[in-house]
Amino acid sequence: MLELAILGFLHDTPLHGYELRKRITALTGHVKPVAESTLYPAIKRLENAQLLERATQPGSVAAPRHVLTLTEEGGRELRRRLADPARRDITDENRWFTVLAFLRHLEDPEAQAAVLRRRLAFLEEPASFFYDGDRPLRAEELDDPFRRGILTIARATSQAELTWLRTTLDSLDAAGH
Amino acid sequence: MLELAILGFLHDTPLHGYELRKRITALTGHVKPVAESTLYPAIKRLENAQLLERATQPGSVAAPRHVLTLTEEGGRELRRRLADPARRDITDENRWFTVLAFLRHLEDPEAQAAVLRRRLAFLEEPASFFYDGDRPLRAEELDDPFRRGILTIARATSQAELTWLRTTLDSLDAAGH
DNA sequence: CGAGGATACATCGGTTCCGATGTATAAAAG
DNA sequence: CTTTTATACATCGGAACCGATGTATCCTCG
Repeated sequence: MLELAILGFLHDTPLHGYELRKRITALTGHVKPVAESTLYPAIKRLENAQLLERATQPGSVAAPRHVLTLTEEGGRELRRRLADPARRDITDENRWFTVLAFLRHLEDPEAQAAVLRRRLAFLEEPASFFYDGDRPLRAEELDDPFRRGILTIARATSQAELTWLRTTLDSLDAAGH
Repeated sequence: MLELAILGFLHDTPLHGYELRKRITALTGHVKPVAESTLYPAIKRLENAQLLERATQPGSVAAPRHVLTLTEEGGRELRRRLADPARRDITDENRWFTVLAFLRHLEDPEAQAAVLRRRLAFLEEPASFFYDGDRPLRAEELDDPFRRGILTIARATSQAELTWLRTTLDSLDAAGH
Protein backbone atom coordinates (compact mmCIF):
# COMPACT_ATOMS: atom_id res chain seq x y z
CA MET A 1 0.00 0.00 0.00
CA LEU A 2 2.80 2.34 0.90
CA GLU A 3 4.46 1.45 -2.37
CA LEU A 4 1.29 2.21 -4.28
CA ALA A 5 1.09 5.63 -2.65
CA ILE A 6 4.70 6.37 -3.54
CA LEU A 7 4.19 5.37 -7.16
CA GLY A 8 0.92 7.30 -7.28
CA PHE A 9 2.32 10.55 -5.97
CA LEU A 10 5.43 10.34 -8.15
CA HIS A 11 3.28 9.82 -11.21
CA ASP A 12 2.14 13.43 -10.91
CA THR A 13 5.51 14.98 -10.24
CA PRO A 14 9.03 14.13 -9.04
CA LEU A 15 9.45 14.59 -5.29
CA HIS A 16 12.07 14.00 -2.65
CA GLY A 17 11.46 11.62 0.24
CA TYR A 18 10.57 14.18 2.83
CA GLU A 19 7.93 15.87 0.70
CA LEU A 20 6.58 12.45 -0.26
CA ARG A 21 6.21 11.67 3.40
CA LYS A 22 4.21 14.82 4.00
CA ARG A 23 1.84 13.97 1.17
CA ILE A 24 1.37 10.41 2.33
CA THR A 25 0.79 11.66 5.87
CA ALA A 26 -1.88 14.04 4.60
CA LEU A 27 -3.53 11.19 2.71
CA THR A 28 -3.58 8.41 5.28
CA GLY A 29 -1.57 9.70 8.24
CA HIS A 30 -4.51 10.54 10.48
CA VAL A 31 -5.49 6.88 10.41
CA LYS A 32 -2.13 5.18 10.15
CA PRO A 33 1.04 7.29 10.45
CA VAL A 34 3.98 6.63 8.14
CA ALA A 35 7.29 6.11 9.94
CA GLU A 36 10.34 7.37 8.10
CA SER A 37 11.95 4.06 8.85
CA THR A 38 9.20 2.47 6.79
CA LEU A 39 9.25 5.01 3.99
CA TYR A 40 12.96 5.05 3.18
CA PRO A 41 13.31 1.28 2.85
CA ALA A 42 10.22 1.28 0.65
CA ILE A 43 11.79 3.91 -1.60
CA LYS A 44 14.93 1.81 -1.78
CA ARG A 45 12.91 -1.26 -2.74
CA LEU A 46 11.25 0.59 -5.58
CA GLU A 47 14.56 2.01 -6.69
CA ASN A 48 16.17 -1.42 -6.71
CA ALA A 49 13.28 -2.66 -8.81
CA GLN A 50 13.99 0.25 -11.19
CA LEU A 51 10.53 1.67 -10.76
CA LEU A 52 11.97 5.02 -9.75
CA GLU A 53 15.21 6.95 -10.15
CA ARG A 54 17.07 9.08 -7.68
CA ALA A 55 18.86 12.31 -8.59
CA THR A 56 20.88 13.99 -5.87
CA GLN A 57 20.28 17.71 -5.72
CA PRO A 58 22.96 19.05 -3.40
CA GLY A 59 22.46 21.50 -0.58
CA SER A 60 19.58 23.61 -1.88
CA VAL A 61 17.84 23.65 1.48
CA ALA A 62 19.41 21.51 4.17
CA ALA A 63 20.70 18.01 3.68
CA PRO A 64 21.13 17.05 0.01
CA ARG A 65 17.79 16.11 -1.46
CA HIS A 66 17.25 12.98 -3.42
CA VAL A 67 14.67 13.85 -6.00
CA LEU A 68 12.71 10.76 -7.00
CA THR A 69 11.33 10.34 -10.48
CA LEU A 70 9.08 7.56 -11.70
CA THR A 71 10.55 5.52 -14.53
CA GLU A 72 8.47 4.29 -17.45
CA GLU A 73 8.48 0.84 -15.91
CA GLY A 74 7.32 2.50 -12.68
CA GLY A 75 4.37 4.02 -14.49
CA ARG A 76 3.47 0.65 -15.97
CA GLU A 77 3.79 -1.00 -12.57
CA LEU A 78 1.49 1.63 -11.05
CA ARG A 79 -1.13 0.93 -13.67
CA ARG A 80 -0.73 -2.81 -13.20
CA ARG A 81 -1.28 -2.50 -9.47
CA LEU A 82 -4.28 -0.25 -9.95
CA ALA A 83 -5.87 -2.40 -12.62
CA ASP A 84 -5.41 -5.64 -10.76
CA PRO A 85 -5.36 -5.06 -7.01
CA ALA A 86 -4.94 -7.95 -4.60
CA ARG A 87 -8.08 -9.08 -2.81
CA ARG A 88 -6.88 -7.37 0.37
CA ASP A 89 -6.70 -4.06 -1.46
CA ILE A 90 -10.38 -4.45 -2.29
CA THR A 91 -11.61 -5.59 1.11
CA ASP A 92 -9.53 -3.56 3.54
CA GLU A 93 -10.83 0.00 3.62
CA ASN A 94 -7.40 1.52 4.28
CA ARG A 95 -5.96 -0.16 1.25
CA TRP A 96 -9.04 0.44 -0.84
CA PHE A 97 -8.91 4.17 -0.18
CA THR A 98 -5.33 4.23 -1.39
CA VAL A 99 -6.38 2.49 -4.59
CA LEU A 100 -9.20 5.01 -5.03
CA ALA A 101 -6.88 7.94 -4.40
CA PHE A 102 -4.87 7.04 -7.48
CA LEU A 103 -7.40 5.26 -9.64
CA ARG A 104 -7.59 8.24 -11.98
CA HIS A 105 -4.11 7.29 -13.21
CA LEU A 106 -5.72 4.31 -14.85
CA GLU A 107 -6.91 6.19 -17.87
CA ASP A 108 -9.31 3.68 -19.35
CA PRO A 109 -12.83 4.15 -17.89
CA GLU A 110 -13.59 0.48 -18.51
CA ALA A 111 -10.61 -0.56 -16.43
CA GLN A 112 -11.58 1.86 -13.68
CA ALA A 113 -15.12 0.52 -13.71
CA ALA A 114 -13.84 -3.04 -13.47
CA VAL A 115 -12.02 -2.18 -10.25
CA LEU A 116 -15.09 -0.49 -8.79
CA ARG A 117 -17.15 -3.52 -9.72
CA ARG A 118 -14.86 -5.75 -7.68
CA ARG A 119 -15.48 -3.57 -4.65
CA LEU A 120 -19.21 -3.60 -5.41
CA ALA A 121 -19.23 -7.40 -5.53
CA PHE A 122 -17.43 -7.53 -2.20
CA LEU A 123 -19.87 -5.15 -0.53
CA GLU A 124 -22.80 -7.10 -1.89
CA GLU A 125 -21.63 -10.33 -0.28
CA PRO A 126 -23.78 -11.00 2.76
CA ALA A 127 -21.08 -10.66 5.41
CA SER A 128 -21.34 -9.86 9.05
CA PHE A 129 -18.96 -9.68 11.95
CA PHE A 130 -21.03 -11.96 14.16
CA TYR A 131 -22.71 -15.23 13.39
CA ASP A 132 -25.10 -17.68 14.89
CA GLY A 133 -23.60 -20.75 13.26
CA ASP A 134 -23.61 -19.73 9.62
CA ARG A 135 -26.37 -17.18 9.85
CA PRO A 136 -25.12 -13.59 9.96
CA LEU A 137 -26.55 -11.72 12.93
CA ARG A 138 -28.23 -8.34 12.51
CA ALA A 139 -27.56 -5.40 14.81
CA GLU A 140 -30.94 -5.79 16.48
CA GLU A 141 -30.15 -9.32 17.59
CA LEU A 142 -27.14 -8.35 19.71
CA ASP A 143 -27.29 -7.38 23.38
CA ASP A 144 -23.80 -6.01 23.43
CA PRO A 145 -24.11 -2.31 22.60
CA PHE A 146 -20.53 -2.15 21.32
CA ARG A 147 -20.94 -5.01 18.90
CA ARG A 148 -24.24 -3.49 17.83
CA GLY A 149 -22.25 -0.33 17.12
CA ILE A 150 -19.90 -2.17 14.84
CA LEU A 151 -22.79 -3.44 12.75
CA THR A 152 -24.56 -0.09 12.73
CA ILE A 153 -21.47 1.75 11.56
CA ALA A 154 -20.50 -0.88 9.02
CA ARG A 155 -23.99 -0.85 7.58
CA ALA A 156 -24.03 2.93 7.22
CA THR A 157 -20.64 2.89 5.51
CA SER A 158 -21.70 0.14 3.24
CA GLN A 159 -24.91 1.93 2.25
CA ALA A 160 -23.09 5.17 1.49
CA GLU A 161 -20.45 3.41 -0.52
CA LEU A 162 -22.94 1.32 -2.49
CA THR A 163 -24.81 4.44 -3.49
CA TRP A 164 -21.62 6.16 -4.54
CA LEU A 165 -20.35 3.11 -6.41
CA ARG A 166 -23.55 2.73 -8.40
CA THR A 167 -23.76 6.35 -9.52
CA THR A 168 -20.07 6.46 -10.34
CA LEU A 169 -20.30 3.24 -12.32
CA ASP A 170 -23.22 4.69 -14.25
CA SER A 171 -21.27 7.76 -15.27
CA LEU A 172 -18.20 5.68 -16.14
CA ASP A 173 -20.34 3.47 -18.34
CA ALA A 174 -21.74 6.57 -20.00
CA ALA A 175 -18.18 7.90 -20.54
CA GLY A 176 -17.07 4.60 -22.04
CA HIS A 177 -20.16 4.98 -24.33
CA MET B 1 -4.75 -6.61 17.27
CA LEU B 2 -4.62 -10.29 16.66
CA GLU B 3 -3.44 -10.73 20.23
CA LEU B 4 -6.35 -8.69 21.51
CA ALA B 5 -8.77 -10.87 19.60
CA ILE B 6 -7.19 -14.03 21.01
CA LEU B 7 -7.38 -12.72 24.58
CA GLY B 8 -10.92 -11.50 23.99
CA PHE B 9 -12.26 -14.78 22.67
CA LEU B 10 -10.51 -16.84 25.34
CA HIS B 11 -12.00 -14.63 28.03
CA ASP B 12 -15.38 -16.14 27.24
CA THR B 13 -14.31 -19.75 27.02
CA PRO B 14 -11.23 -21.96 26.49
CA LEU B 15 -10.66 -22.83 22.84
CA HIS B 16 -8.12 -24.63 20.72
CA GLY B 17 -6.22 -22.79 17.99
CA TYR B 18 -8.25 -23.99 15.08
CA GLU B 19 -11.56 -22.95 16.60
CA LEU B 20 -10.02 -19.64 17.60
CA ARG B 21 -9.04 -19.11 14.01
CA LYS B 22 -12.59 -19.71 12.83
CA ARG B 23 -13.93 -17.17 15.29
CA ILE B 24 -11.37 -14.55 14.35
CA THR B 25 -12.07 -15.19 10.68
CA ALA B 26 -15.78 -14.64 11.29
CA LEU B 27 -15.00 -11.40 13.10
CA THR B 28 -12.51 -9.74 10.80
CA GLY B 29 -11.71 -12.30 8.11
CA HIS B 30 -13.84 -10.81 5.38
CA VAL B 31 -11.72 -7.68 5.57
CA LYS B 32 -8.34 -9.09 6.51
CA PRO B 33 -7.86 -12.86 6.59
CA VAL B 34 -5.87 -14.49 9.38
CA ALA B 35 -3.06 -16.75 8.22
CA GLU B 36 -2.37 -19.75 10.43
CA SER B 37 1.28 -18.83 10.24
CA THR B 38 0.36 -15.58 11.96
CA LEU B 39 -1.99 -17.08 14.49
CA TYR B 40 0.17 -19.85 15.89
CA PRO B 41 3.20 -17.67 16.60
CA ALA B 42 0.87 -15.16 18.25
CA ILE B 43 -0.51 -17.89 20.50
CA LYS B 44 3.02 -18.89 21.37
CA ARG B 45 3.92 -15.30 22.25
CA LEU B 46 0.98 -15.05 24.59
CA GLU B 47 1.81 -18.42 26.10
CA ASN B 48 5.41 -17.39 26.68
CA ALA B 49 4.16 -14.24 28.39
CA GLN B 50 2.02 -16.50 30.59
CA LEU B 51 -1.18 -14.86 29.47
CA LEU B 52 -2.62 -18.19 28.45
CA GLU B 53 -2.09 -21.87 29.22
CA ARG B 54 -2.10 -24.84 26.92
CA ALA B 55 -3.53 -28.24 27.80
CA THR B 56 -3.02 -31.06 25.32
CA GLN B 57 -6.16 -33.05 24.73
CA PRO B 58 -5.10 -36.11 22.75
CA GLY B 59 -6.83 -37.54 19.73
CA SER B 60 -10.47 -36.65 20.39
CA VAL B 61 -11.03 -35.57 16.80
CA ALA B 62 -8.00 -35.55 14.55
CA ALA B 63 -4.61 -34.17 15.54
CA PRO B 64 -4.21 -33.64 19.29
CA ARG B 65 -5.86 -30.40 20.29
CA HIS B 66 -4.19 -27.83 22.41
CA VAL B 67 -6.91 -26.26 24.45
CA LEU B 68 -6.00 -22.72 25.38
CA THR B 69 -7.15 -21.12 28.60
CA LEU B 70 -6.70 -17.52 29.65
CA THR B 71 -4.71 -17.09 32.87
CA GLU B 72 -5.62 -14.50 35.48
CA GLU B 73 -2.74 -12.39 34.26
CA GLY B 74 -4.16 -12.81 30.75
CA GLY B 75 -7.49 -11.44 31.91
CA ARG B 76 -5.78 -8.46 33.48
CA GLU B 77 -3.75 -7.87 30.34
CA LEU B 78 -6.92 -7.95 28.24
CA ARG B 79 -8.51 -5.32 30.44
CA ARG B 80 -5.34 -3.22 30.35
CA ARG B 81 -5.29 -3.29 26.56
CA LEU B 82 -8.97 -2.46 26.33
CA ALA B 83 -8.81 0.35 28.87
CA ASP B 84 -5.75 1.97 27.38
CA PRO B 85 -5.52 1.27 23.66
CA ALA B 86 -2.67 2.66 21.57
CA ARG B 87 -3.50 5.64 19.39
CA ARG B 88 -3.50 3.38 16.34
CA ASP B 89 -6.19 1.23 17.89
CA ILE B 90 -8.37 4.32 18.12
CA THR B 91 -7.72 5.75 14.66
CA ASP B 92 -7.55 2.66 12.45
CA GLU B 93 -11.02 1.32 11.87
CA ASN B 94 -9.90 -2.31 11.68
CA ARG B 95 -8.21 -2.08 15.04
CA TRP B 96 -10.97 0.02 16.52
CA PHE B 97 -13.59 -2.56 15.60
CA THR B 98 -11.57 -5.21 17.39
CA VAL B 99 -11.46 -3.04 20.49
CA LEU B 100 -15.23 -2.53 20.24
CA ALA B 101 -15.86 -6.23 19.79
CA PHE B 102 -14.42 -6.94 23.23
CA LEU B 103 -15.05 -3.70 25.08
CA ARG B 104 -17.81 -5.32 27.09
CA HIS B 105 -15.10 -7.25 28.97
CA LEU B 106 -14.15 -3.96 30.54
CA GLU B 107 -16.82 -4.06 33.18
CA ASP B 108 -16.70 -0.49 34.44
CA PRO B 109 -19.04 1.76 32.37
CA GLU B 110 -16.85 4.77 33.15
CA ALA B 111 -13.83 3.03 31.67
CA GLN B 112 -15.83 1.97 28.62
CA ALA B 113 -17.05 5.53 28.16
CA ALA B 114 -13.49 6.85 28.43
CA VAL B 115 -12.46 4.69 25.49
CA LEU B 116 -15.43 5.80 23.41
CA ARG B 117 -14.60 9.40 24.23
CA ARG B 118 -11.14 8.96 22.77
CA ARG B 119 -12.67 7.79 19.52
CA LEU B 120 -15.13 10.68 19.65
CA ALA B 121 -12.30 13.17 20.06
CA PHE B 122 -10.51 11.64 17.10
CA LEU B 123 -13.57 11.82 14.86
CA GLU B 124 -14.20 15.43 15.85
CA GLU B 125 -10.75 16.52 14.72
CA PRO B 126 -11.08 18.36 11.42
CA ALA B 127 -9.20 15.89 9.23
CA SER B 128 -9.38 15.30 5.53
CA PHE B 129 -7.54 13.16 3.06
CA PHE B 130 -6.79 16.04 0.71
CA TYR B 131 -5.51 19.50 1.43
CA ASP B 132 -4.94 22.80 -0.28
CA GLY B 133 -1.94 23.78 1.80
CA ASP B 134 -3.30 23.43 5.32
CA ARG B 135 -6.94 23.79 4.46
CA PRO B 136 -8.84 20.51 4.28
CA LEU B 137 -10.68 20.14 0.98
CA ARG B 138 -14.35 19.22 0.84
CA ALA B 139 -15.76 16.64 -1.52
CA GLU B 140 -17.33 19.32 -3.73
CA GLU B 141 -13.98 20.92 -4.42
CA LEU B 142 -12.46 17.86 -6.05
CA ASP B 143 -12.67 17.04 -9.76
CA ASP B 144 -11.48 13.51 -9.33
CA PRO B 145 -14.60 11.38 -8.84
CA PHE B 146 -12.67 8.69 -6.99
CA ARG B 147 -11.18 11.04 -4.47
CA ARG B 148 -14.59 12.63 -4.10
CA GLY B 149 -15.85 9.14 -3.30
CA ILE B 150 -13.34 8.72 -0.52
CA LEU B 151 -14.55 11.90 1.15
CA THR B 152 -18.21 11.05 0.62
CA ILE B 153 -17.82 7.62 2.14
CA ALA B 154 -15.62 8.80 5.00
CA ARG B 155 -18.11 11.52 5.84
CA ALA B 156 -21.04 9.13 5.91
CA THR B 157 -19.14 6.71 8.15
CA SER B 158 -18.11 9.48 10.42
CA GLN B 159 -21.66 10.81 10.75
CA ALA B 160 -23.06 7.39 11.52
CA GLU B 161 -20.40 6.69 14.08
CA LEU B 162 -20.72 10.07 15.77
CA THR B 163 -24.43 9.53 16.19
CA TRP B 164 -23.89 6.09 17.63
CA LEU B 165 -21.09 7.25 19.90
CA ARG B 166 -23.15 10.06 21.36
CA THR B 167 -26.21 7.97 22.12
CA THR B 168 -24.10 5.16 23.55
CA LEU B 169 -22.14 7.58 25.70
CA ASP B 170 -25.41 8.99 27.00
CA SER B 171 -26.66 5.61 28.09
CA LEU B 172 -23.31 4.70 29.62
CA ASP B 173 -23.35 7.92 31.59
CA ALA B 174 -26.85 7.08 32.75
CA ALA B 175 -25.70 3.58 33.75
CA GLY B 176 -22.75 5.01 35.67
CA HIS B 177 -25.40 7.21 37.40
C1' DC C 1 24.40 35.14 18.63
C1' DG C 2 22.43 31.19 20.59
C1' DA C 3 18.55 28.03 21.03
C1' DG C 4 15.02 25.67 19.02
C1' DG C 5 12.57 23.95 15.30
C1' DA C 6 12.07 22.48 10.62
C1' DT C 7 14.33 20.18 6.82
C1' DA C 8 16.39 15.98 5.02
C1' DC C 9 18.31 11.57 5.02
C1' DA C 10 19.73 7.21 7.05
C1' DT C 11 20.58 2.79 9.88
C1' DC C 12 19.82 -0.72 13.38
C1' DG C 13 17.55 -4.24 15.77
C1' DG C 14 13.59 -6.38 17.35
C1' DT C 15 9.01 -7.75 16.14
C1' DT C 16 5.52 -9.14 13.25
C1' DC C 17 3.56 -10.85 9.09
C1' DC C 18 2.55 -14.28 5.81
C1' DG C 19 2.92 -17.49 1.73
C1' DA C 20 4.49 -21.98 1.09
C1' DT C 21 4.95 -26.28 2.76
C1' DG C 22 4.63 -30.37 5.74
C1' DT C 23 2.40 -33.94 8.83
C1' DA C 24 -1.48 -36.59 10.55
C1' DT C 25 -6.12 -38.26 11.29
C1' DA C 26 -11.06 -38.78 10.65
C1' DA C 27 -15.29 -38.21 8.23
C1' DA C 28 -17.86 -37.74 4.03
C1' DA C 29 -18.43 -38.32 -0.78
C1' DG C 30 -18.20 -40.81 -4.93
C1' DC D 1 -12.54 -48.55 -1.36
C1' DT D 2 -10.42 -44.53 -2.65
C1' DT D 3 -10.40 -39.68 -3.09
C1' DT D 4 -11.54 -35.46 -1.16
C1' DT D 5 -12.48 -32.41 2.49
C1' DA D 6 -12.16 -30.90 7.15
C1' DT D 7 -9.66 -30.96 11.31
C1' DA D 8 -5.47 -29.68 13.77
C1' DC D 9 -0.96 -28.26 14.43
C1' DA D 10 3.61 -26.57 13.07
C1' DT D 11 7.98 -24.48 10.84
C1' DC D 12 10.76 -21.76 7.68
C1' DG D 13 12.44 -17.85 5.34
C1' DG D 14 11.83 -13.64 3.34
C1' DA D 15 9.61 -9.37 3.68
C1' DA D 16 7.76 -5.54 6.02
C1' DC D 17 7.15 -2.69 9.91
C1' DC D 18 8.56 0.65 13.24
C1' DG D 19 10.58 2.89 17.48
C1' DA D 20 14.87 4.72 18.66
C1' DT D 21 18.67 7.03 17.40
C1' DG D 22 22.10 9.62 14.67
C1' DT D 23 23.83 13.33 11.51
C1' DA D 24 23.88 17.74 9.44
C1' DT D 25 22.06 22.10 7.68
C1' DC D 26 19.26 26.15 7.48
C1' DC D 27 15.94 29.51 9.26
C1' DT D 28 13.58 32.14 12.71
C1' DC D 29 12.90 34.35 16.94
C1' DG D 30 14.24 36.33 21.01
